Amino acid sequence: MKNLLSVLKIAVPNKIYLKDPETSDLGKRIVEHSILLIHEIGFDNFTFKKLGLKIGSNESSIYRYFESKHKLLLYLSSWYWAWLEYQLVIETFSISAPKAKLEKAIEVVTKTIAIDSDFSHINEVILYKIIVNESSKSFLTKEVDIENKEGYFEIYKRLITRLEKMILAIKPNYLFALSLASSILEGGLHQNFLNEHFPSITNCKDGKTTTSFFIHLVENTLK
Amino acid sequence: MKNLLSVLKIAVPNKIYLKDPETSDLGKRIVEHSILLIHEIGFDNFTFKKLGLKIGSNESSIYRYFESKHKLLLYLSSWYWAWLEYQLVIETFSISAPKAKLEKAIEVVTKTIAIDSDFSHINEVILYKIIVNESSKSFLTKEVDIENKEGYFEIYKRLITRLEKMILAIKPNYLFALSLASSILEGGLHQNFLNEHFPSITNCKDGKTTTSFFIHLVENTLK
DNA sequence: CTTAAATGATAGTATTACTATTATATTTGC
DNA sequence: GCAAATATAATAGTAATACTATCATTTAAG
Repeated sequence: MKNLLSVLKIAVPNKIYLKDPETSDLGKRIVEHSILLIHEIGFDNFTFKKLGLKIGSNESSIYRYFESKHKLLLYLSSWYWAWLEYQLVIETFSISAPKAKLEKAIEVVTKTIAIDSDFSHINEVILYKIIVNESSKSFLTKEVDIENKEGYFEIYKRLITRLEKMILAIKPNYLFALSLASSILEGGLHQNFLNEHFPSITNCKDGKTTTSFFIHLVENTLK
Repeated sequence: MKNLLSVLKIAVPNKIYLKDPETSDLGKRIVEHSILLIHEIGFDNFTFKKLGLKIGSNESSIYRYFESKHKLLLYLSSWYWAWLEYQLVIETFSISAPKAKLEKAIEVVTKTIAIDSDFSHINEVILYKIIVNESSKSFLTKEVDIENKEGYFEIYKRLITRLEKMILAIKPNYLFALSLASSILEGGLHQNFLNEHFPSITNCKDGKTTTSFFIHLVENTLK
């Protein structure tokens, strides 16, 4: 199933980049190693200069692909959401029972990614860690409203409306399907963040998974 | 009730600041106007130089109170959580029925702050907006684990364990009381963020409040 | 094999996030 | 009321950041 991606390409809104990094070797190396470097030193300490050094390329060349490191983070986030959307669709496609479908969906979006599907230069395990630790910074800015209008968050929002539909399939008159969907997605990341940095304020550890927390939560809410 | 604060002082972990801003006029002006300026231009664009200009003081003087703008954000966040904890305690203190108690607690921690209690130089309405839009940046850093060990997040964590206790008072065998508590707190902020910037992926708008979403969610989960 | 496109190298700029030093107010303790 | 201590202000300086601009070189495409 997953190797479908060998013929498919993860599509990121093209306004995010100046030049599509998928179209060249350098572009791919930029994306590949930016993930590793951001994971290593954190997004705040990450610079194009350091990345250039790491990939044996030039700062100015990287700027030809992304106009800023913020845009690069938007790219990585969008790529992840697109990848997750793809996982969500193939994993739930054949399930027709609404409850089982939503359950699978929750599993897909809340589980910690631990296996690199390895179909590309992108390491999804490390990327997932960046999403947990850094992705909020892509929208916690003064420019968020402008960038939202420009369509930079389309995939993320579409993912949430997909979840919404699955929720409404179970309980059509539920008034908070969107809020529940967005809570599952962001909340899932947050619980995994807590597990990593603030284990004293989460139960999602020691065998009790974030997924089981949300499945229980959602099941009861939609009863 | 609220004017109790005229004799009480909001206590922030003292490692956060170099010199307690509550002990001087300049310190108070720093805190007061940092809130206004961060709200105005965003935390990323905020600098001590700009703040100095705004309060007619000098950059170097501000550095005597806070060693970095990051520490200032930690201070503001801690102050807010301490303030919220106080609200939580006084508002729920006299309620003995567990369900009503938790319901009130959810209301306190998820409602959008719209009235400045006006007992100090701190504008809680604006501060709340900063918490919604910027506070995650206080822990989304590479230094989070060190700073956590230093105790910078104590109040936040205590708030969550307070909620946890109220949850367990209703359902003692519930396995995810901490996760539910942290989800209420962060989720509440997030829904209010969405309401402001991504209204298409939340239902917490048009009269339907974040509070009612979470009360419904929690009530069903603990049934 | 020419030309265009991609990449690299170098330099430069304004700003940031500070530190250090010295000068000037202001407060307080006697 | 005054000296000493403390707080604040002013100025300068630094390394790094987040870029932009220009020009040279390499590579790829027709």
